[in-house]
Amino acid sequence: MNDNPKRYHHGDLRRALIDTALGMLEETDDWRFTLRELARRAGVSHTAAYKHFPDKAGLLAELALLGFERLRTVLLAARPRPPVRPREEFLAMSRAYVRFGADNSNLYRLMFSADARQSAHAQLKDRGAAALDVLVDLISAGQAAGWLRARDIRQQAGAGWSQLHGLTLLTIDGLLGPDTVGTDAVDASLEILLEGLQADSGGTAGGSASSVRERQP
Amino acid sequence: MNDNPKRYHHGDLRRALIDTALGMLEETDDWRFTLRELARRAGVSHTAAYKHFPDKAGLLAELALLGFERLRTVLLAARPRPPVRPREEFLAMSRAYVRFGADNSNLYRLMFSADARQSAHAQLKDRGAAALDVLVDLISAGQAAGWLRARDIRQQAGAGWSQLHGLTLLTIDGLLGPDTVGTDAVDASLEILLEGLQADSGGTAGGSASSVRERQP
DNA sequence: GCCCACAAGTTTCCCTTGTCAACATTCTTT
DNA sequence: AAAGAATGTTGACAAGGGAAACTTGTGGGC
Repeated sequence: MNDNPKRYHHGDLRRALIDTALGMLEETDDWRFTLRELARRAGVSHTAAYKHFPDKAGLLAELALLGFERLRTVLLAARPRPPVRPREEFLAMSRAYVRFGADNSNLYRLMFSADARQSAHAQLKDRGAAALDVLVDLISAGQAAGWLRARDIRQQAGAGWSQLHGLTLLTIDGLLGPDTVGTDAVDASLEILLEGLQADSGGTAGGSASSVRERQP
Repeated sequence: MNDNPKRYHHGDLRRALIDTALGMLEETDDWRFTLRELARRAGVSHTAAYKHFPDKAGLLAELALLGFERLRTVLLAARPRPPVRPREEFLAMSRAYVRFGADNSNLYRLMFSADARQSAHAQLKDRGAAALDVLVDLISAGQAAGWLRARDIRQQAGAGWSQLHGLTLLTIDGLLGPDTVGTDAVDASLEILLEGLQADSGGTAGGSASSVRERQP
């Protein structure tokens, strides 16, 4: 259908633009790529994109939506298939979250940026909530199993999300280096988060044998 | 000295630019203000800023540095003067952190942005660490008093910082609405964080009488 | 089959912005 | 007081986002 290199109509420019943009996203800081360069790479004139998106913010919003979708997918995929211990599931999902952010740093930042929101606030909130639901479900199950403290689920989800969000962004920014914040800051933080969420937070220091990370200087 | 409205030399243009920029920062999404507009407001030609900053990123970096300084000041000021219970100090400081971010959202985001870092990476990291030190001190004291679990302080600080950072950004983005994440998401998250940090995390649900927030549907 | 409206691209044009270079005006220093 | 360094100003430029007007396929009704 589109094997012929020179056709007036591209065929599926919208998709092509989004794909190309996703590719360019990680090449430059902060989605600073230009619409013109994008068009250049897609092999179309620099205003062609306007037939598919109202403006640059519109394109960015589209990417952001896609980002939330992917995040949700990644989180769902991170749950071990034969359900194991909830603790492991929680950790697996959390690590997947942070890794997603680290691997798609600009996309992740874009997802929460004003630029994207400007053009699709409501939808972004919805998709964000959809991604968050994966976490909520996990917490919900954890509570039902008596593993997590019986507290308002949304509050626990909020705390978890905040922790993951912060962890992800600090990781992206390279601010969680061993000098600043100790080794394995991510796992350590997750451990601390868990201890705040769990029902049976054991005695004093470094209780459970299955601690994510046990390191005392 | 600068009462005369029309002087060739401004007197302290550098300061004036920074002040004006700080003012403009919150007027528009994501430090999108323009150098030219800034110059305009400062009553100066559109290239005058280049005598004081290498480029726009340089100016932004300066603002970011200032932001970290202010954050540190705010955090220090938030500690109750006659030291009260460490728990209260911790909460006071945390709330001050989030409030700082919410009240200076664009500045806060700028502080962690690639645009700012581009021009002063090392310094930014240092000032960030300086601000973080306030938190570290508090944790350190809390540990010494046996109030906090004896764990690697940097790890605890990392967890705390991540939580605060995430909380702040989600708050800024308006994603912590009651519908998504329950009421008083900030306080609830802080409570959960504390329970993860504390040494004596009481039995099951909602133990301590001094709980920040006790709400079960 | 023919025609026309519409969708999808293209060319041109305009305005704003960041930044550079050359020139002007003060301030400082000796 | 005169040189020289600061600090400002004017003018020019390229690049980017976006609007308008024009062109070329496409697809449905007759």
